Amino acid sequence: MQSREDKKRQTRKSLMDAALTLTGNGVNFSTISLREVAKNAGVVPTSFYRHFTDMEELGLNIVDDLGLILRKLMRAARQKNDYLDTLAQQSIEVYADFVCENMNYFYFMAQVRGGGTLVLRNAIRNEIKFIANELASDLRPISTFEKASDSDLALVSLLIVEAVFDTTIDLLDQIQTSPQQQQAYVENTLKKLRLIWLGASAWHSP
Amino acid sequence: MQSREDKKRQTRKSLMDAALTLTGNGVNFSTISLREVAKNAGVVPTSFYRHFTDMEELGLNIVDDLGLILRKLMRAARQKNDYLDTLAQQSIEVYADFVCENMNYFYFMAQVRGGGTLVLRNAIRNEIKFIANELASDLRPISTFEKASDSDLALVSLLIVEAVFDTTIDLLDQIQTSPQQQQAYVENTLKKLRLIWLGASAWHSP
DNA sequence: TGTACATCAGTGAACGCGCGTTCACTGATGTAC
DNA sequence: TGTACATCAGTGAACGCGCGTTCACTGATGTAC
Repeated sequence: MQSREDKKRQTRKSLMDAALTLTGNGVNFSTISLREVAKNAGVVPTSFYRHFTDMEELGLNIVDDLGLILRKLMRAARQKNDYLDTLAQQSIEVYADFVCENMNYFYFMAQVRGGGTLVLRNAIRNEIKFIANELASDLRPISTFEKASDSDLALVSLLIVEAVFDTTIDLLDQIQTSPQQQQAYVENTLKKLRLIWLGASAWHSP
Repeated sequence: MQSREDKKRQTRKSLMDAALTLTGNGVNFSTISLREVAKNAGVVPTSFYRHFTDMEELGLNIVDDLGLILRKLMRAARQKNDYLDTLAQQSIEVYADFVCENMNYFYFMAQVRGGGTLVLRNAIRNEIKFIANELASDLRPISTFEKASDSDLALVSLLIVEAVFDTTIDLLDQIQTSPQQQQAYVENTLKKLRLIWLGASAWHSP
């Protein structure tokens, strides 16, 4: 027997999943109605208010959830590797696989990054910065960056995270058309990252 | 006296301007109703159909218009400069000024890049590629890139255009909060571009 | 353990509103003679 | 140049529909004794 609390948590998850399924089906998050979410979650519209005040609050919870998962995933991927190039390749492959298995989340993120409310946009910006900071920490011990200042390393990390995150919509649209395009995305993005840290290692030399 | 054709063109422009004004006011393009656009343009809802079949077609026309203006602007900015660093600085300053003076257009672009219909997303992707190709042509004669292959130069150009375009939403939100942040964006982005071409120039050397 | 009461997640009817689209129309502009 | 007709951008009424939100409610779960 489930406790009342368990059941509530389950309904809450159903509501968030319903919203994500709809965004994954090509519906823009900002056009999704509270009633549609409730219907897809199998509850009556008024139940929605027992969990969220409005769709923005539901969206914020999605950003938080994915942010947490993503940070854990990427840190774990990096800690298995010592060399920069294999670290980067592994990281992008892990990321691309995760995107393909969780497309709904990333369609949501792509939509909200530029098109959510200001509150939602800021929430995503914070996640990007958070992830970039953690990347900077992990890059710090690597010899390529031993001469880099903290602010330069922060810039490199931000550029890397943005280069990956802000083009994820391209990966999503490509794999919808032809799933084998995933590898092309990985290779192309890896080249971009190589360019960036080559630049970083040349940063303070003639 | 205006011809019938002139009047029609004027109404068409009013409809597009109305949609842009609404996106600039923080309303997501995909939630904007045909009726709201017509109302703001000063015509009756049914008049909309004399110009566009639906909101997506109106959106495509906005992408086309801005794309054309932007390409001209950026090419012109680059052709005044011979040295890479001043070229980059001038280009970003010109771009940032243009963004600030045409915020509605860029809120629209930021929204639609990740959150429009597939047709609209593809239209924007094409504009990004188009602009990157033109940048590659202009960078080709510069000594830094004389040893670069065409595909490497294309990658560098794409990375540069994406690094600027996909973070424009950050510039927009920053200047809404405090307008003097424009210069900070220019400096930060310029550093990113320096990193990228430093990487490019080191690309085929040890 | 059993009983009496409190809590609160989910229900279902009701409301007023703006939506996209249809249709027959008006009347100024354009064209043919 | 003047007249008679065609074109077509914009009008305004009407439609059925899904929306967010309110309200009083139900009945299973939780708690106090």
